[in-house]
Amino acid sequence: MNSVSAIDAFSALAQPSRLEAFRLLVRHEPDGLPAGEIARRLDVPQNTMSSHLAILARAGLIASERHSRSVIYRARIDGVREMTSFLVSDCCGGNPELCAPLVAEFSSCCTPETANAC
Amino acid sequence: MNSVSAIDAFSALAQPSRLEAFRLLVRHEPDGLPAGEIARRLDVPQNTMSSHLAILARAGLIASERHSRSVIYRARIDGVREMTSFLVSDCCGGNPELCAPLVAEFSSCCTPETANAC
DNA sequence: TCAATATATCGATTATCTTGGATATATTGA
DNA sequence: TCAATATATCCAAGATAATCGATATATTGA
Repeated sequence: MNSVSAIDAFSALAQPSRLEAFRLLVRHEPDGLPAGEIARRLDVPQNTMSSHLAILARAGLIASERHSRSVIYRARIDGVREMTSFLVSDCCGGNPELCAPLVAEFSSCCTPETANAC
Repeated sequence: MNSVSAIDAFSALAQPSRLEAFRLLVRHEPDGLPAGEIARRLDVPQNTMSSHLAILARAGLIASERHSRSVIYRARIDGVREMTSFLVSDCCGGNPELCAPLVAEFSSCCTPETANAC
């Protein structure tokens, strides 16, 4: 991750339809959803959503795989990790205690044992 | 955090000068830097940087405090946490194991014990 | 090969963002 | 109060992005 790809990722998420599409795909991990289904659920024209999905994919935030006539999109959680990590990287290196809130958030919310607490 | 404020945060970081300003402030936690110093270090005109800082502040990613003639800006790491948390929230609820990579990243990089490993 | 289905690309219009000169406001010391 | 310093706001030009109708491409079953 570098400045250019970070800009791509933040730009990709800085648009309502794309942000919601990404969050929809996050909720549908690990199965993903076909492009048309995403467009339908978010009530966005098919071609508009197709452009948006292409932007998310170029930014490394979603991945696509053709399944017969459909193209299935999936969220790339790793993309979020890379993006966030880039954002706070030197904070961690120099003053690790400052990132504690981030660790706390993901530790308490995302580990299987404590998931129902969030 | 909701869709609107998430869009504000992502938009704020989706611009080179603002992204670098934020990362500069992250590296200068917890002291912060005066507005003029940020502009100078990133080689951006003072008024342009002032607009950018205002956008980051409105997005909740930085905070300002006047110190005599200077305005000191500081990164709000919590802002990053809120933003990232919003992005993957329902993934955590439904399938917590999918967020494991995020937890792993921050746990291994940002805790005091393992900080030098990153 | 043809029709049906699913998705992607093209292109033009409209809207939004970025930039920085000029200028305003805020604070301090003399 | 005045000059110096630090930051913010205004505004207009240029650049960039969003939207969606029309159309192209890809895949399947008949």
